[in-house]
Amino acid sequence: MGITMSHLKEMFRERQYKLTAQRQIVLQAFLDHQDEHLSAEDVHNILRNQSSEIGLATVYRTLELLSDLGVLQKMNFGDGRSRYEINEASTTRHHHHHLICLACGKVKEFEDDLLETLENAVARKSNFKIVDHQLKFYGYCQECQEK
Amino acid sequence: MGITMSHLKEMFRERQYKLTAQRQIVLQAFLDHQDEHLSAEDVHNILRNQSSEIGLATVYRTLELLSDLGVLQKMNFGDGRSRYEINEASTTRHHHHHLICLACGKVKEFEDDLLETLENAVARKSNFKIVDHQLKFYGYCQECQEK
DNA sequence: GTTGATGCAAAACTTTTGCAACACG
DNA sequence: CGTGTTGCAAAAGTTTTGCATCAAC
Repeated sequence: MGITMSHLKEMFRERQYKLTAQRQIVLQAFLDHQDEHLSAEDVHNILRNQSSEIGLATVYRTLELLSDLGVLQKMNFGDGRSRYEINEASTTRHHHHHLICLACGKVKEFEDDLLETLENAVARKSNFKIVDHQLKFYGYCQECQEK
Repeated sequence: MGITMSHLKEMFRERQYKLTAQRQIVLQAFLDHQDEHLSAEDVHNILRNQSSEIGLATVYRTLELLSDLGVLQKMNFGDGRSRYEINEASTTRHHHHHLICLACGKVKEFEDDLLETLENAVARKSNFKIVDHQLKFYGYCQECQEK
């Protein structure tokens, strides 16, 4: 069970942010493109293509807002721009991680819940209060291995 | 046992790269600043401050070269620039990971060798040939917790 | 009505690139 | 000496910002 538009409305009311059309369609773009790691420009293009006009600066501002709220998670796959995806950690404890192909750059998802115990161990030893983690594997995807 | 300047010279000879003064002082900067996550500009400043003149473009080109060789590892902590550190994985199997404070942005290192088994499991299930991994924990450092 | 949000264009940054001069092997 | 490397300045790309206009509450 991920986040929904109603969740967003509630969060915004609580914090007295204005619920604008732009903010809703940005979240909707992520709901329509689950597990796709969209960049700011991706979101801008998606919205323009469905005739939902929005300024690129507003996209950036909204992505930052949604990240601060924990709705989105900002990530970096080394392609020179930030990418975002819905932060499942905000509603469930269901984590997934990323396999990044060093040859073609493709990013594949990987399900995992095995890091809980490690996280607890790290928290105890380091005196950090840990709230999230992010794990990336680098390697070569099957297709690139065959070449 | 990490990489040394002799290692670098040998690697360069093998691959017929030229061993320029600039390439040596860039590596030296990392040897002099272990576990510091330097950005291109950091390296540029460090070298300028010790009167080792070098162009910023050359720093970028050298960082890319050393990353391709596996000597450095490129990373991103969300501050809008790439950061690099000596890639211990190239000489030993001794990994370390990062604890990033969401309040003050400070990055702390964390020792770990526990991910080997997970890496193997992931490799088997995903058909990826995994060569490296990177793990980040997000949370609040002790100082920021006390505020 | 107020106040925060948007859109545009300009600005700020980081990173890349073209090209003449240079220096390693 | 030849070819790869450097330095500079310009270009490219992403992200941020100032400000007038607009719209949510």
